[in-house]
Amino acid sequence: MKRPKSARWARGVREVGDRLVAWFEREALDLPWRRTRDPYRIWVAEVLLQQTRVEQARPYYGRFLAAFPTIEELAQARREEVLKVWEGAGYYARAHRLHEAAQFLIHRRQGKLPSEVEEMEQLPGFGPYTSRAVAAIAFGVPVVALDANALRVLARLFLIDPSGGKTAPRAEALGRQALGGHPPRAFNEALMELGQRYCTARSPRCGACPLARRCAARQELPDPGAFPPRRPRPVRPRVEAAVGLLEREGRWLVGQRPPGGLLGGLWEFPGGKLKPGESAEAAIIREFREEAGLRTSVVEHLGDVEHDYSHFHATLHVFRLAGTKGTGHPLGVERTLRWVTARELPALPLPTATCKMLVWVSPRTSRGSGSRRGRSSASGRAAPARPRARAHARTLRP
DNA sequence: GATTCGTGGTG
DNA sequence: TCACCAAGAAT
Repeated sequence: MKRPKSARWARGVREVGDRLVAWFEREALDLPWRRTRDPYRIWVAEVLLQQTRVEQARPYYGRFLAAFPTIEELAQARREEVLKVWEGAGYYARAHRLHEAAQFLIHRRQGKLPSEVEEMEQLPGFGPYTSRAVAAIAFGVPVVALDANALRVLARLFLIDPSGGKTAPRAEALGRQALGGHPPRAFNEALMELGQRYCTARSPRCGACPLARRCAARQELPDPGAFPPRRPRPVRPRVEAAVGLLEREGRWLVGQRPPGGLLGGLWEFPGGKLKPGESAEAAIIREFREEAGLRTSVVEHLGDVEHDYSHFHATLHVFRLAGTKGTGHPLGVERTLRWVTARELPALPLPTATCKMLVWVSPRTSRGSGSRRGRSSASGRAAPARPRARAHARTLRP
């Protein structure tokens, strides 16, 4: 049972929009994707920024557009080239979909993005947020793009009742009222930037917020930062896996991960998860037999790499292997395997965890290799032949 | 609605 | 230190 809001309430909503846009016009950050009106560039920025902080996305933006300045050049690129530029950014399905959508637009839409939300939502990688963000920012369509920031800011400003799961539609309706006749680009970017800089998830800086006096949560709640209530996140399970580095005639065996899943399309050293009760050594011998049809033996335990993925934490036990027989082709497994030189390796798109292992594959130099073969003790007292990976070791990303 | 998709910064 | 979280989408 809801009664019509009063005219006074509606005026308050519009004033929030006025103050928000006024603040943004005074203090907006100078971000690279705000220096263009090219829909393609705005699209690329929005995809890069999905679940990604501004400072992490920033270098990729320039790099990506230098490599693929237009939709057509992106569409004509090979998928692996796109993934290589995306390397390290995470959520690699974004790169696949960006590339796929570019090819669709070239072939079916004369290389032009549609300006309507409903049409954009049909494109790969365009969800509710990205479609509205590109529509508003690139085409001036008066819609509200609800990312996590905008949703949180609107929920707090208007103290939207979190029960019943109607927060998003209510936030969108209120946002649309607050938008009024303001430029959709400024309004939407303002909403997100306020959430990024002041109305943060955990400890909002209400004391410095330009909308504090208009904020219902600030006025009525003892702890606005606790609103809206957050769902507890599932705990990340711990996974143990073994990885094998096998060199033959100056080339290393690498496999390409299937598209669509974790790290889709990226290349890595073969390996796999330990089975219950299985040792890492046994696991890596088994994996090479199953995945590559190779009989191998462990030469050396090079070290362990700790790495966090989106929804689990992994310990990767890395071994140098020696191969005896076999050509290294998969046994019925649809898994692309290749032998590549150490020089070719950095040209492939590699996961961050694999980059951490490149210290063990550095090209042979006359002074470096082969001098020491002693086991490196766990205590680290005996100098290891090569650097041991440690948690948070510097990643070599060429 | 709940899961699966990376990575790096931070309080 | 370490759990939390960031300009979400797809299934």
